Amino acid sequence: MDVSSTLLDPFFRRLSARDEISPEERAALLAAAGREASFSAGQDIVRDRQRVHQSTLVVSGVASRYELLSDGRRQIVALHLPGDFVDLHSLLLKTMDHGVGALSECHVVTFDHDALREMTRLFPHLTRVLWLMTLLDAAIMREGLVSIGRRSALERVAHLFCELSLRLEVIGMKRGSRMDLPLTQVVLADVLGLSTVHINRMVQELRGRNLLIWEGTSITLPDFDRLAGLAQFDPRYLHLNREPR
Amino acid sequence: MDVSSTLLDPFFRRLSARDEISPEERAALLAAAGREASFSAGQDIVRDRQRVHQSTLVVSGVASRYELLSDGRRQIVALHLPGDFVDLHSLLLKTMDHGVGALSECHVVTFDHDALREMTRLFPHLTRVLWLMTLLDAAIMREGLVSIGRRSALERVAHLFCELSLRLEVIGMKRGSRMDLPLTQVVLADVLGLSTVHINRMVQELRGRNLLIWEGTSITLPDFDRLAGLAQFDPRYLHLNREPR
DNA sequence: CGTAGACTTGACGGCACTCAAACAAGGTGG
DNA sequence: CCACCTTGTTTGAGTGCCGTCAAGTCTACG
Repeated sequence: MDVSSTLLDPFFRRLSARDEISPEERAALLAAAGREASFSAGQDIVRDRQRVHQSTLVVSGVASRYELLSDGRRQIVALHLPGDFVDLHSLLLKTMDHGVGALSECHVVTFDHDALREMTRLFPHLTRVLWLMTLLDAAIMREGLVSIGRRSALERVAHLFCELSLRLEVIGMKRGSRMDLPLTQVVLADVLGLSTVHINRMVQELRGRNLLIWEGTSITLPDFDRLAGLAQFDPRYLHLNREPR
Repeated sequence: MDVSSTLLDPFFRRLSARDEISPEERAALLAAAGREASFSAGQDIVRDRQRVHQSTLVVSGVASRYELLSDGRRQIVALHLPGDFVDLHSLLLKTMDHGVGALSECHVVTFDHDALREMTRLFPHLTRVLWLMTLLDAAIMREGLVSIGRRSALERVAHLFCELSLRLEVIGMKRGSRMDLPLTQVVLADVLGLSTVHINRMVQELRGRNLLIWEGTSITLPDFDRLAGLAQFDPRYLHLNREPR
């Protein structure tokens, strides 16, 4: 109930990149913030089939939303960076139809659904902005669908790195052409619908073309424009323009 | 402004399957309804990059949302049946990041964004229900992502037919195990990220196993349970339960 | 120092793609 | 009424992208 304002900084940056947020609205969001919590890498933040009564905002770390098929196949349907709600949709869907896991140590803040629902009564514009956040998630998924459906493996990998680069930039977590992300090739494979082995080959291909430097958690894109060209990356779907919503 | 109530019937059925809609809310929706319009098969209903000032609800026919890559590859990211908004998200995204086309003759009703935005001021619960509709779109896309990413071609085709069957049932357009849909194998291919040739082979495989009868627009699923088993179809993601949202 | 997790490499195989052609059905115009 | 065209479906042959299997390397960590 008295979450430090700086915790929500990445979140406010995400919002402010799309619309103006009034001081009253900021205050309302801060007031609605509930408990802080931490999850270590590999832990589940929300489980599939779970009935949820609060939504979780990532403060630091990276989380993934995923689905499992009965024979072990896994598809990651979203990657979530600081400032992202991992399950804002559960406010209305009530029951999870997929799981959410921490890919790295994750610090989060939760928002009780009661408080959020009350906000939809008192702050119509803020409601629309929260709605917008779920629409951005959907837009990103849409582009992921296009990638997996119609882009080659190499294009998919390139496209994903372009997207992550812009998303990190919005929340002020890009340093020049460098970014810090706790990704593994297994995770990439499950995001992009490929095998680990093939992800490895594509990563090497990008390295060979001097389009990617990736050592541990440090990722550098030396020539974003060429990478974007290769991927047919068009950032319109991120809707990075501030206007009344 | 005086749209016949029956036009919105499939829409109200979709809503009522998830929550109770009060008479006042129904009236508000009817009052917000704008012009009727028709599109013939193949026509664009909304164009990519377009700035939109109203949202379009399908009354009859089937529409698709799609993205094109520069070299002609197409990915359909959603199929829309009667009662679906094809671009409710444009209320907040403002600009289209993909196109919407009519797959068959489509009759639609439009809702001005001004009217919808006003509704978000006056009817918080109705706002949440509309929000929910966009979340259902996202849930369906999520499952599409899992299909394309991790399911085999045969499983994908089976899964899609299972989904369409349930969605048609909700709006009262299923007759026993039979349904009427203006789909072609080219469309299926672009929905499922496959080639037409391979779609054809999978359709024949399903026919051979007596799981699918498909002649023109008439589609019958003689053994839904076996088809669902093959596809690992789990309808939870459609959130077909009526509860307060 | 041993083990676990992540990355890398090679050989092989198969699912799905491309190319190409034929067939069916419905619509159109001469 | 019948050529003719268009759209959709079907089939076959050949290919290739990507998956599977298997092993080996490297680093971090207990």
